[in-house]
Amino acid sequence: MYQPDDTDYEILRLLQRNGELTNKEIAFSIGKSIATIHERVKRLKEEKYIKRTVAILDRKKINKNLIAFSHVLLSDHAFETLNTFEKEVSKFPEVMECFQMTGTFDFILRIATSDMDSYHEFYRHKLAKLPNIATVQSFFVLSETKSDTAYPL
Amino acid sequence: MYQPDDTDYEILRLLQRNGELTNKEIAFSIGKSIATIHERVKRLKEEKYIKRTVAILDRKKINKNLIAFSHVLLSDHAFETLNTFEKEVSKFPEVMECFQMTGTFDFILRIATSDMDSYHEFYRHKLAKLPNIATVQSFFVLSETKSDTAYPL
DNA sequence: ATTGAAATGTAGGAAAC
DNA sequence: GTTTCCTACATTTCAAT
Repeated sequence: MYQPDDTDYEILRLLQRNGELTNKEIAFSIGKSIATIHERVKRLKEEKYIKRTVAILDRKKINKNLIAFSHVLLSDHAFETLNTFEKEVSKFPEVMECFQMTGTFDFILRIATSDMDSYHEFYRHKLAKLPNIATVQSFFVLSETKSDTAYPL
Repeated sequence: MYQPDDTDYEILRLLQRNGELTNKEIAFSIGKSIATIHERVKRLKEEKYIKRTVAILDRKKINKNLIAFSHVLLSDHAFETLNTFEKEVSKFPEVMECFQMTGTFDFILRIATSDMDSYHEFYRHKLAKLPNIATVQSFFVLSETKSDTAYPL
């Protein structure tokens, strides 16, 4: 299996912060040739160290003013119950993230809507209608102190 | 204030999913000229609708196998207490996100580490040493059902 | 605001060292 | 890993609509 070295990690560090850097800029920044960077980046993408490159939008400007974290507990933990929940909840565009968790509930969802009315609409007519939901406890974001997609490397 | 139209939203929708699309590809996909797309994208960046473009890494490949969501309650809510917490917690590279929340605790943190030992290390020697922490309750990700950076548009 | 066309720069591949 | 060369695209600017 492919093991990235220090140079690769330097590149990942940079591209995690700014995916628009050119090979030339990266080469200059870490003191290697353009051809080397070209080769490294190509491999990092082929090997899926870089899953994809995406634009990060300002959610307030696109009217996603309300972010909720919801803790979901299911009524049972049969394989089919978990599977169905995961499959169905993933279809909702409002649900940006869904993680199965350790602890006193089963899933954390990150839900993006424009305001409390839209959240309520989503909750009543989509989330709460899924089968085998025992409880949903929701917490709302008051302010973002830090919001980063980059992992510490 | 600048108000994006349907064409702009089409572009945002596409770039949220794939930030590497060329103007040519976008132009073809939504039936406009390359120069138009160029103009729109430039403005969407200038006006900060697009905050930045980033590479999304495969966290398991870069050894960030443990993601925790931690609920933090502070011992008081004086302006300075909140401020100091936000400032200090943001400095930790393990903390990818920090949100102030409504409800029975004050903050949600998303923490990325390699394993439970490193998490413990972070918790004991960094997080728990911050002043005015009353309680920290942590939940760990078992599996990712959906993990998206794109807002519904 | 949108377009086609021209100039400049970058990507991507291949060669030799 | 670097350097050079090359072709193919992509970006960027601009005059015209």
